Amino acid sequence: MHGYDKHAYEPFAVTVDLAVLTLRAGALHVLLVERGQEPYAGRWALPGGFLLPEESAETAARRELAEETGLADVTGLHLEQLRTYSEPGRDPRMRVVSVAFAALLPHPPEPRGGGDASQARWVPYDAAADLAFDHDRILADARDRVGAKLEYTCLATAFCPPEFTLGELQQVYETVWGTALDRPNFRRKVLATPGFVEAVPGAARLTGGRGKPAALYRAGPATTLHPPLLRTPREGRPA
Amino acid sequence: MHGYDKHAYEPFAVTVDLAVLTLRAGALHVLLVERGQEPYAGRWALPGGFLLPEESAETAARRELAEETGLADVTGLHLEQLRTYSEPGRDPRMRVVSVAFAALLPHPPEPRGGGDASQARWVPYDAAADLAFDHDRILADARDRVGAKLEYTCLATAFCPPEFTLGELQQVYETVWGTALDRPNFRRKVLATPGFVEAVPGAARLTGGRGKPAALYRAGPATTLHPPLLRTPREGRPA
DNA sequence: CCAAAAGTGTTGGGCCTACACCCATGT
DNA sequence: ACATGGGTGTAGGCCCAACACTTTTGG
Repeated sequence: MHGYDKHAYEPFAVTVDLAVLTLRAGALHVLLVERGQEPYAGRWALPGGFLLPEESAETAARRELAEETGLADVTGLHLEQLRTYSEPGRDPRMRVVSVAFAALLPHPPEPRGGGDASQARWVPYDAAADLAFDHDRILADARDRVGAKLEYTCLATAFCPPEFTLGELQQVYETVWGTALDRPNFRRKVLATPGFVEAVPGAARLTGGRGKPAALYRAGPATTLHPPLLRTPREGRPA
Repeated sequence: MHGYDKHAYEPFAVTVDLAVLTLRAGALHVLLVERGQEPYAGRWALPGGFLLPEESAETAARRELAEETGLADVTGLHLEQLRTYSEPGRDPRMRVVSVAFAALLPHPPEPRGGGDASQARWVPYDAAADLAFDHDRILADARDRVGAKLEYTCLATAFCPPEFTLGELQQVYETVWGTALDRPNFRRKVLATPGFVEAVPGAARLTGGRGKPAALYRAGPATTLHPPLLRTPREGRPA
């Protein structure tokens, strides 16, 4: 960052890659695109693409998501920088430095292919393997990070629609962590954390078609959880 | 990441910036260099520099640290990627994307200037302001991240020499957090966390010149703390 | 009436804060 | 002897996991 001799540095291509996660039918899903060009043509990959000259990585991430998947202006999209992958050789034909993002969204619209992607699709997390480039690793890092941040931040609400029930919020934890939680205790912990959720007065909704209608909540102003909601699993694994 | 049309992307300069933190005389210090060239000539900045063609960001970070400060092959250097700063305009004369790292080290050797830096120096964290570029922000982000990771990882040992006393480990927490901790309880928490520290049999060392010699410990194999060591401050603020 | 889902109550145990106290060393 | 820092013990309280129980809906 100090010498500006034009020969002192080499230009790199800079890209963004997105691990877009959501919950569908009680299972964690990731948004994948099928590559239309070499290298890795026909293989599945994380959506992403090159930075434009006047874009930050965050801006490029939102643009690429819209272009390649049709998910434009998604309400409630949570974007978070994961880390940057810069190993030489991670792209077989040129030097590419990639800024990876994890993105969470609540209600998943059906994506469509576009841009360089021949098609885009929601894939169950466990079925997403053998991705192009080092995307297997990026995806695994994203899941680890999201799982860890559920413990000590309010991130879980990013998986939920604007108004949600505590049962839905609990399902986020159970699905991402792969553990069952005690409902009464979960409710008390959440409600005891100031600013985590806010009650929507008078509102209620039926969830499973049966049972008592659940009260609705909105995400509160807090961003961190004190104390954290620790991953103390029971044995079972629900849907 | 999908089209390889040579006109579809713009090359960027890619750099690394390092927030190197250590403890000196019970206070958090950061390693700064004085810039020898425009822009920001004469201003203090975080050490850093351009990636070479065959380097990962991690490799470049270690190389730049050695070149600009003389800190080569520092034993126990902990390097951790912070995030990437890519806003257009963060460098006044060209488009630069910078991968920032936080680095922690135990015993701070006296650095020397070198490379593009006219001098390098340890500066108390609170005195490090008005840095070049967006380095104020990077430094603040580094401190936040380190403080948070002390809670739920074994990171604190990265501030300590290979063999350390529990009192020294506690000082790490107290200095970074700016809070006083209860010594008996701190000791029990640390020893109760499997894999956090390992006793060095029979070894002991005097710390303050006076008092009972303290038993020595090594960093253990664990990387995360279960349960976490939460920041529950008492009122005081010690040295 | 039954099943299913939301929500409340309660209890016993464990952890942890706060503090008192003992140990070893230098001056 | 005393100051200084390391290390142990312990009591009270808070937190919380576990589970029983009530409430409200659809079939």
